[in-house]
Amino acid sequence: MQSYTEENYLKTIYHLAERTTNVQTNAIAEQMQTKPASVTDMIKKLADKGLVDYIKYQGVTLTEIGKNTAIDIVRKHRLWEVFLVDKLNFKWDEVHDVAEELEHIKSVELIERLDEFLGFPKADPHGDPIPDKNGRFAKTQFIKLIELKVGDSGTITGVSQHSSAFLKHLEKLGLTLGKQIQISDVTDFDGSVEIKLSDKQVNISREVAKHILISSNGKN
Amino acid sequence: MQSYTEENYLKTIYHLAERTTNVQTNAIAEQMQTKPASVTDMIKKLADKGLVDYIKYQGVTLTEIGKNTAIDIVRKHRLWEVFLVDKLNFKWDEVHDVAEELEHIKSVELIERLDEFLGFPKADPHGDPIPDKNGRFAKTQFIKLIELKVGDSGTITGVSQHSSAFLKHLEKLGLTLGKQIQISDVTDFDGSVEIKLSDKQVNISREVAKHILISSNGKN
DNA sequence: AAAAATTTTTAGATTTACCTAAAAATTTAA
DNA sequence: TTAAATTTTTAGGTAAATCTAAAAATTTTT
Ligand SMILES: [Mn+2]
Ligand SMILES: [Mn+2]
Ligand SMILES: [Mn+2]
Ligand SMILES: [Mn+2]
Repeated sequence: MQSYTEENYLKTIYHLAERTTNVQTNAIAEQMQTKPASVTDMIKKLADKGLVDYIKYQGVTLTEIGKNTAIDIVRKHRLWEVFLVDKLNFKWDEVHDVAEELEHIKSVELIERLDEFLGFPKADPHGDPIPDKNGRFAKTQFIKLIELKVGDSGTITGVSQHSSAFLKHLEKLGLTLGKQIQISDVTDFDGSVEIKLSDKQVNISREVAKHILISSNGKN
Repeated sequence: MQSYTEENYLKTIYHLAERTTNVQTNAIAEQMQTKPASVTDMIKKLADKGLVDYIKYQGVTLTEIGKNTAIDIVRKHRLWEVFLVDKLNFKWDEVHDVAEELEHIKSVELIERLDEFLGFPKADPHGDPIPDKNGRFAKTQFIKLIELKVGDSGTITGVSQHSSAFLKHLEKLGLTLGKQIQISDVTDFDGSVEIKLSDKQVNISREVAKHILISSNGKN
């Protein structure tokens, strides 16, 4: 059984490992809003418990058990987000913080029944995949909107930034999950992207375009 | 903002104060499964925070703020229990432990929306009243089944014991909330009570009869 | 291949919620 | 109204998760 804190470390390491092979102390500290010294302390503890492999100065990797534990927390986080949006009518930019708390409730039965109640959803309100009870989920193949060329089209299926500010901005522009889009222009001056939606045309900055994930319909 | 532990102390003090005027250190310790010395430590802390009034050796009482905080936790506990039973199909004997965790999730918005989602229930699965968002609830006037006389009738509206063993036992006997009952006999030998239900007759021990709460239809 | 910069670890404290053992206060019984 | 029993508090410590400051290792630059 892991503490609330240990669970958060495991989850953070898991997410960082999705981007970099070897997860560094400083990166964990930044993500956890704590100090590198504290991270070193915790890493040692997790290593003692067999949840991470650790060699001094070499960063950490999750063990099989550590990884499964992390995936289970991610599963809970995302299922609760679906609950909040689908059943309690929260907006997609309002759910993350509450889910951060709910993900630590320890009851296998609770999560299985919640999963069933929600109709075994495959993705959370941000398009992130929800692992099943065995920890399995399809590795989704997204393309960043910024990488599309003029004329390319596709469907918005995810976001790689979960801040409320960013999500509210997308909402206002009408760029929500499931929307069909086509790149109509890329501005030379600032790299901003002109996007054609079914009913209107919107312009987004490069920064925004980087964090919108598209499942492509292929090049035009 | 209170810690998880502080919240549990406040709730325990609140529940003990429902039965006794002045809440004693040892009683809190027993309820919290901890030691009296630890209770003294925590009481001092709660007193410093203005959540309890405390005079050495004289027991504790909740302040207005302390009481409101406690009631809010009770509200959350009971709403989550309703959710678990009504929406996730848990049995009434399976919900308490999970609710003990869920009651500490801190989000006013979450609880208001949950309350609405559940249809603003007035009582939890054990018949206990659910405070509204202002902390108000009707003080229910129950009679213990053991206090009824032969011929008296009424409706089962609560239980004063929440252990899984007890609740499962009632379930098996068909003595669930809302059931109409009438006392048909009280055995001289062991004080056990013979109860007439709409479709059958059951016998329960004095011990069981003590913990069933009846809203009486008046004497026969 | 040094020197400089960066990253990571160690050492030593702090805070929170506990604990045990012993002392002090209060309550109950003789 | 003493003595005995019970309750409560104090004193002194432990374990978990943090922190700051300083030392050590690694990486990057010259
Ligand atoms: Mn989230
Ligand atoms: Mn999400
Ligand atoms: Mn309960
Ligand atoms: Mn209940």
